Amino acid sequence: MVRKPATLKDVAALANVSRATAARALNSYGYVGDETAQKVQAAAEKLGYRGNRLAQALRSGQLPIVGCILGDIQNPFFARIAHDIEVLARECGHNLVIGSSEEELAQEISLLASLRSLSIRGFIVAPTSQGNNAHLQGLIDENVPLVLIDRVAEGVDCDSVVVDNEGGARKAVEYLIGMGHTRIGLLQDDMRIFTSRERRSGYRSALAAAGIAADDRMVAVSQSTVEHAVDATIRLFSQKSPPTALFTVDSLMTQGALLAFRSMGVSIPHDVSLIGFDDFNLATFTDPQITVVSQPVSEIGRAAARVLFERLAGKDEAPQKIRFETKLIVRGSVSRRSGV
Amino acid sequence: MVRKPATLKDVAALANVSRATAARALNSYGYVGDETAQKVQAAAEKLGYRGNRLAQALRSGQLPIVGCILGDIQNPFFARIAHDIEVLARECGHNLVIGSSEEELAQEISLLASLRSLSIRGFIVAPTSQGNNAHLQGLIDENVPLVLIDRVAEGVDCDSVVVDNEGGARKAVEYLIGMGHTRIGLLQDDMRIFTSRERRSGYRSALAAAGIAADDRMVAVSQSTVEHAVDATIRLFSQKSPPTALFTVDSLMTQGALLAFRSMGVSIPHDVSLIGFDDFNLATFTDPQITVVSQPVSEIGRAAARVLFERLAGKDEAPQKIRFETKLIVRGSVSRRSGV
DNA sequence: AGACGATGTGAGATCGATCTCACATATATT
DNA sequence: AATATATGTGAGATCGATCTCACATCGTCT
Repeated sequence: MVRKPATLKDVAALANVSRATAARALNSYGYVGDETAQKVQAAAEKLGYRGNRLAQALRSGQLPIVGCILGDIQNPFFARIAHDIEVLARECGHNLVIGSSEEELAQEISLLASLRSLSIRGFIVAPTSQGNNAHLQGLIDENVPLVLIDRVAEGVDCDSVVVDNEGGARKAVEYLIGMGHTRIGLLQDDMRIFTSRERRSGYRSALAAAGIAADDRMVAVSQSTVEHAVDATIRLFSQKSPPTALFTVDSLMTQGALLAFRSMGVSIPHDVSLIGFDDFNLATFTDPQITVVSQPVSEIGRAAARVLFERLAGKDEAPQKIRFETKLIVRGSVSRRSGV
Repeated sequence: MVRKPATLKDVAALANVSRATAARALNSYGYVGDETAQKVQAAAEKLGYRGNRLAQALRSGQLPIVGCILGDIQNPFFARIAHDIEVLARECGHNLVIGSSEEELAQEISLLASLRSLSIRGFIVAPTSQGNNAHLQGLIDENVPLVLIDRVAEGVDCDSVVVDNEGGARKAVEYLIGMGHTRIGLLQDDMRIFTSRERRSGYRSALAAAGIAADDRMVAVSQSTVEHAVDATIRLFSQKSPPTALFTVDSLMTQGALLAFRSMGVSIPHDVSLIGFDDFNLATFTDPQITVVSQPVSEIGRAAARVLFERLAGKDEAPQKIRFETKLIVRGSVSRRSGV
């Protein structure tokens, strides 16, 4: 047997009142007689009336859903953020739609278009691309709240939550330099990605400050997956004079580097020192434990959601640009290098 | 400047036709003159008309969204599943709403109610509870497609995708027994959870088949988080005659056990053998690598989504009960025990 | 007594897209 | 020439909830 969900009309009919009166009773606005209100409540109860959020949304123009477009939910960094956003959204009576851009601009654009046609109230996006942000600008033009996370997009003036990528990377590389390293490798992500660029810039400025010449042979570019990072690391360390230390720009790549070193029989920190951006669960499982620059992952999603809901509540001030600090966590994967 | 999205009415006005004709031209049904169709297309293009899926959904009664209620997106097992579902949903022109029950029945119920009032087309749920499934039965009564994953719910007759938990657990414990272990510990999750019960049952039947008496002191119950698992493991191994081998029922608990052993100075596999249910990325990062019973994680989400979309396409056959096999992956965390 | 405000209710419009139906024309068939 | 049939188009209903407005019916105050 297929029951249809009860509508307001059904409730009104059962309570012997008009739809208007039923609506007043259920949403408590306007004048309603006590007795009438009771009748309506009882009828609603009896029919299991739940209201149709779709119809409400059509009328009000907005669905109580926020959209979230991330690079990849499987990346623990984004998973954590998604979780935090979901919790906060629920507290605010909203649901969360999740989409994964898989770091493809085209995918990001099409997802956004698809979600916009749902009259979703606001978005949290980790933009794939630096330029080409007409789709994001479009949101702003139509006054749809948008919060960027992890990355900012050029020319798009809106709220954002990021970390100090450049400073974090610099801290990491300065630490390596302080430990006597001069041939410092960089394993970085696709240059389209904001964090990758910023972290590389921190790497370079630390080298420059120490008077170490930049050397392209010390830099490997890979996609942000464990598998690609393994290959890139092997390539980087198969040169005749390989780096003595490696800085990796995210946790998946750090893990890839670890696997690569193991397969090459390279011992950490004896043969090579390693330091990664973004802490990860199992950084303390390895022997030695991995030294990392950690970012406050648990803050990012919450901050973004908080800002978004402030906007939804009508806050109309200049965009907030939140930027969290990073922290160097020294463990055991970096060794002092004396002379060459 | 705040632009409003263009409506069909706007397009019709610009093209100098009625709304009905505009709709026909854009959705290509019924008779439309060639010239008229062109005009409408051009007008739609010019206004950037995108259609309002909310209005369409109100009329058709269904929003092109599928809902997904999982235990926790942060668990890599669920993250993987969510990702696979999202990809398949997108291919089918649907979006994905994600909710986390946090293993609380009340949360699961309220989330489901909230999503149902959105007229969402179908659901994929990992049910928290065994009994008390009126909320799930309610979906079936109203003919809303439902696919259960990872767990089944008593008395709810619908599609499901699970793995052979009992068989997998038995394989693991039989392997330990074959390696000469008799004092085999079990680190398990909350008994409310289906997989936890099934895996314990496999553990017990393997012991029974080998004539080993069940011993409650060999069993520790914990929540499925790394932190709780650490504590539970420490308790379990602080007894005067602790187990010589441990079977953990999920990957987070395996990781917790690893950390606990490290902090207790217990060496694997020399002092204690370890085998976990569910493979995880970093099982091969440790030394030794961890022996596990793996489940085909990449199949589960895809299978569930495929079944769901078949239902949405109108398939009306008996519920499919898909059950994947597990595989014992022998690595280095179990050692042979000769005598006691 | 007449007027005014407070209280309670229902009819109907609205949100945007779609679909049925009726009404046109044009072409084909007997 | 008369009737079918094909082809185009628009008016209006519909989905469900909400809101405005008009219309009641009270009581209260001058």
